[in-house]
Formats: sequence, C-alpha cells, structure tokens
Amino acid sequence: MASIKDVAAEAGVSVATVSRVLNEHPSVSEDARARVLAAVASLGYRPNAVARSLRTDQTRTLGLVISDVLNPYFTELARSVEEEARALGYSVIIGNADERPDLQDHHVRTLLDRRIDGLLVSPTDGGSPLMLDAARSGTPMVFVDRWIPGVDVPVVRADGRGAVRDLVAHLHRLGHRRLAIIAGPAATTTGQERVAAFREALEEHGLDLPDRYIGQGDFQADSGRRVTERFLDLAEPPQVVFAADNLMALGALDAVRARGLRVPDDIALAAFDDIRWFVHTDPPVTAIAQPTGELGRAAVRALVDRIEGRPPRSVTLPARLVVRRSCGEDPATNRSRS
Amino acid sequence: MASIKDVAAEAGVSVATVSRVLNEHPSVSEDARARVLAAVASLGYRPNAVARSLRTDQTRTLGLVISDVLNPYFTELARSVEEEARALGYSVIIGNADERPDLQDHHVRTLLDRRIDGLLVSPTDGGSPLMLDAARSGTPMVFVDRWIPGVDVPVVRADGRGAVRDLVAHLHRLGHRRLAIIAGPAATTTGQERVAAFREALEEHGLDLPDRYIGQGDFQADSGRRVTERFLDLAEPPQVVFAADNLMALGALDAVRARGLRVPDDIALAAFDDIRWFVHTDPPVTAIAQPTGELGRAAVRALVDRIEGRPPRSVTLPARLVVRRSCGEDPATNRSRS
DNA sequence: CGCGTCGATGTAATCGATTCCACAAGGAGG
DNA sequence: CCTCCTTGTGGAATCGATTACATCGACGCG
Repeated sequence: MASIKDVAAEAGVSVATVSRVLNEHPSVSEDARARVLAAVASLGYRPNAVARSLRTDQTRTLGLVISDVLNPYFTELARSVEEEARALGYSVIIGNADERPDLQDHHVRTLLDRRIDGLLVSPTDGGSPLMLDAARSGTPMVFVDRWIPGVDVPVVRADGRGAVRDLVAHLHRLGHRRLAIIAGPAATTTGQERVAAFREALEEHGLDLPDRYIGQGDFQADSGRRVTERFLDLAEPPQVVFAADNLMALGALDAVRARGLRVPDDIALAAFDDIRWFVHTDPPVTAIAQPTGELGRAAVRALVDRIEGRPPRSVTLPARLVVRRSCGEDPATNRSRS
Repeated sequence: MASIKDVAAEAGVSVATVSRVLNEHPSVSEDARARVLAAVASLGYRPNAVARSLRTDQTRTLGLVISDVLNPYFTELARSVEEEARALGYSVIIGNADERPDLQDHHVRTLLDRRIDGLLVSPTDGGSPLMLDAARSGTPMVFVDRWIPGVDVPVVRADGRGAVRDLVAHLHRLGHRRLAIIAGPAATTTGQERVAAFREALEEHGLDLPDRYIGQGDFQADSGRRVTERFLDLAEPPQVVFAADNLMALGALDAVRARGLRVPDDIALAAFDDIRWFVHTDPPVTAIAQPTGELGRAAVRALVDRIEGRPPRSVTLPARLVVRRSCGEDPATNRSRS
C-alpha cells in the first residue's frame, strides 16, 4: 500500500509538502498542490490512520459499550450514536457486553488500548475496578441509559417515573389490583429504578408490592419466562405482569402461551421499552417508550463536548406510555398511537 | 498515559527488555522479568495498540459491513461474528450501511484507512468501484449472506432454495394458487435469488408468477407496506404474500392490519428470515430460518484463514422452513418447532 | 588456556504520518 | 542597494512500539 513517501517521490516534493496539501495548510503553491493531488490520485493513496493517530494522539473514534446488541432498544441506540458521531466526524466502535461484566471489562480494556478519544457506556453492573479506573483516568466518558452511582461522569438517560405512574393509573382504572414486576439486575440503575418507580406509583393508589410479586430477572428473555412461570404458580397469581425490558416481556409471553393462557384475559402484560414488533404481537403490548434516538444523539454530543474541551451536560429525557391491548380495553384513556 | 519508556525507567532496564517480557520472548532473565512486571503493575501500563499496529503492520481487527443493524437477522449475524472473532483473538469493527451504497462505501473506506486485517461484507448493491478495488487489492475479504458476482472473493451464505420449495408445497397444499412476493433490491444477490427460487418452486406446481404479483421492495418495512397495499388494490389480489425479509413482512402486517383484514383468513403471509418475535405475532408467522450463528462463525473462520495464509473456502448452508399459522392450518405437515 | 557458543541485554532503525525549524527566494520599504 | 518580511519548501525530530544487530560475560571443550 502506497505511503506518503511514495506520493512525495511521485510528485517530486518532500513528505512535508504532501502532508501540508492533505491537511489544507495555507502555504503551499498551486503548482505543488496540483502535482501532489495528481500523485495521490494516480497511486490511489489513502493516509494511514494508524500512523496519523500515533502522531496526533487522537483517533477520532468513540467507543460504545452496550449491554446487549440483541436487544432492539440497544441496537436502535447504537444506530443513533453512530449516526450522530459520523455527523461530527467520528467513528464508533461497538462492544457488546451481553450483560456480562467480564465481557464488558474486556471491551473497555480493548477500546482503551486502542486509544479511542472517548467512551460511551451503559454499564452492566455496579462498576468493576477497571471501569472505576477508566472513569477517573483521563479518557472522556459518558454513561448512557444506565450509570454507576458515585462516579463523576455525565449521564444521558430517560426518566420513566412519569410514564410508570401513567401505566399504573391505567392498570388501576382497568380494575387490576395485584400487580407484579419482573425486575432487572439490582446491580444496574435501570434495574433498581424501575422497581422503585413502580412501587411508588402503586403506593399512590394504596397498593403495595409484596416480595412474591417481584421477580428477579436479568434483562434476558429466559429470565422473563422463568419469573413468569413462578408468578403463575402462586396460589394467588398477579393480574398484571410488568416486565422491566422488552426481552423479558418476550419471555413472559412465551411462558403464558406455554400454559395455554391468554393475554389480557387471564393475565395482563406491560413492558418497559417499546419496540416495533409490539404493535403486531398477540395482543399488541402496552409499553413505555423511551426517546431512544434522542438519547443516543445527546450522549454523543455530551461526549464530544468533553473531548473537545467544552463542559458536558447530563441529560434526562422523559419516557411516555403507549397504551395497547395487552392490559385490557380502556376506552377512557386511549392514548395509543397505533 | 504511561509508555514503554516509563516502564523501562521504572524497572531499570531498556525498552527492548520490556518489550521482550511483554511478548514472552524466551531470553529474558527471571530477575528482569520480575522487575518489568512489577513496574507494569505499579504504573498500570497498557501497551499502545496504535503504536504496535504501526510497527507490526497488523491490527488484529476485522471489519464487518452489514446492510442494516436494525434488522434482527443482521444483529444476530454481527453478534456471532464478534464472538467467533474474539475467540480467535480478533476485534471487530461494525459498519452499518443502512442499505445505502454511499454509506457502505464510507465504512469500507474508513475501515481500510484503519488498516484492518480483513473485511467481511454483506454488500448493499452490485459493487461500487471502491468495493471492487478493495476486493482486488491486498486486503483479505469475505462476503457473507450476499455477494457480488464476478468478484473473486469467498462467499459464506445460506441456500434457501430447498426451504422455498417446501414453503410453496405447503402453500399449495393449503389450496393457495395466487402467490405474490415482495422482492428485495435487484442489485443484491439475495434480492434476486429469492424471487428466482420462488418462481422455480411455483413452476413445479404449474403456477406462474405474473409481474403484478412481484412487488419491488428494499428490505425495509416501509417498502413492505407499500407493496402490500398495491397487492390489495388489485382486482384479483394474491392469496399469499411472501416477503423476502423480516422487515418487509412487518410492513406487510402493518398494511393488512390498516385495512382491517386478517391473516391468514383474508390473506396469508410468509417471510424469509425467522426471528424470535414471529412466534408471538398475530398470527405467528411462517418463515424460512437461516442458520445465522453458524454463518457468522463460518465467515470469520474463512476470513481468518485468508489473513493467516491458509486457503479460505466458500460455505453454503441450507435454510429451513418453520411452519406457523400465518398461511392457514396444515395438520399434514406440522413441522413447526414452536 | 584459548576459542566458540549461547544467553541476556542494550542501541538504534523502523513503521507512516505531523510539525518545528531553518532556509532560500522574492518583494517591499527605507 | 541593503535589510526585513513573507511565502514556499525540505530536513529531521517525534509519537510508542518491535526487532535486527552488536556486545558482553560465562561456560564448555579440545
């Protein structure tokens, strides 16, 4: 592959001049510029990004470590992150942690070794030593969706409390009184917050959330299935199951179907995170929709602000309830958009 | 960030010795090794991958350019690619082309600039000049899922012909005679092949595929919706719509639902690519399942073979039919697994 | 006892870019 | 006509690693 030296030789100038032409440095003669450009074209020369990064100490690359690529919420997030980054002149390298702290650490380490300019993380757990180190060390960092408490890093996320309150009101209006939740891992902020928001909302209606109605999931479909089976085995099963993410809702659907029961007649279902397929499931699933694209874009802007020396800001955007039929018919508040 | 020089100074040895310790070169004394390791630990030193890549001329990184991250088929593919690559000691950088040739070129160029060791591509079109160049030039390359005819690059893909034949037999048995297809872009091999396989299978049953029953889609949901609407507007609408990918099937579902029609009573639906949600849609969708994970792994192995100087092999794996209820009940051949 | 061999180590070249510094040529101003 | 800038250019240092080559003891063998 042709290097800058080859171009210099071909154009009959020094490598310094070639570099100046390529970087649009003002003091280059028209003549030299033309010859260099011609040489570049004829050799099909492309600057070696590795060498450039070594010299300039910047890669114009962002790292994004997400909890699970197979989760449509995160793929959508990843997509918007890449889009905004590209618009700002950065590339993105995605690391998929699969909800495993060890894999998350692997990717953080690899990205740091590559000297990415900044790191976007949606942490899988409460923070490994490596993660805390990374946060404290020089690399600019921003948390997205989830965060690690007590670490001084900007956070871009959605606040679901209002939407959860709307959801519980909706469920209460439909006559449901025994409400259960499939929680996410307690080590994640979203895992905790969604349970807390649910409990608070229940209290507003004088309902409580007994331990047997809290199932411990891990944001994966299988755990949703297991927890739902346990709910269905209770002497007094819940009337509603609220899954803290879309994959666990999928698992819940599996479990209900395996028993030959029907949603919402036998048991109602709602989910955190809205995805396109929820419109066409049987029945369409009532869900809390996050402004995913906006979150991704805001996260990139915050990170690039840090990288380029501007003060970054944490951002919190509201989520909203999308009512469908999985909790029963509710003609009073049909705010469904589909 | 500490460099190898700092480590050398701290350990009281030369940088060469540090490098030797880190690369497990045999001739280093126990004493020196211990001192270097101690220095590495105390400084929290991590080798700079950028500098190493420049010197060794290898990045231990693979590029993966896929047509659309939001398509669950491709995210699953991406996941298995990353997994296998990691097992073989490589990282993966994913570029999402969003079915846009210009974006595809952008990512190929960026990846080449970064001097990735090899490139995995699922081409969005028939091959831009850049793509053809890349294929001819030195960088090892493998096509996955789709390929570009006439280019000498190994291909790892699924053969859907057998499964399409099974599908058409299934449809014929159910009494369907007017079958339509929502095709993918003619510029992609999968776009063409699926139509050809469908037509061949129809011919075996003495049916033909008139032009009005071929809708031109682009593998995105919106196009599935538009094409389906056009089918429904025909004087004699088809009895079955076969979507050439899962997103267009989603769009078809949207269109059918918007008219207040029902699947499969008013019109039947089948899709190429099976995804988890198809089990829970209304009704569950009959689909052709590709061995996605195996494809991803085989593609990585083929690419790494090329990179490491072994002869790479093209791989073709069979897809299979998964019957569900979206085409009507067929007690005779219930090979559904769900 | 002298020489060849081997193990451990350091010096320095190298990868491909960017960029500081020196310098030459040419024009402006005194 | 002699300085003093300005503009264009090249030489060489630099980034952080790897690695070829040189060196220096120690050891074994004839």
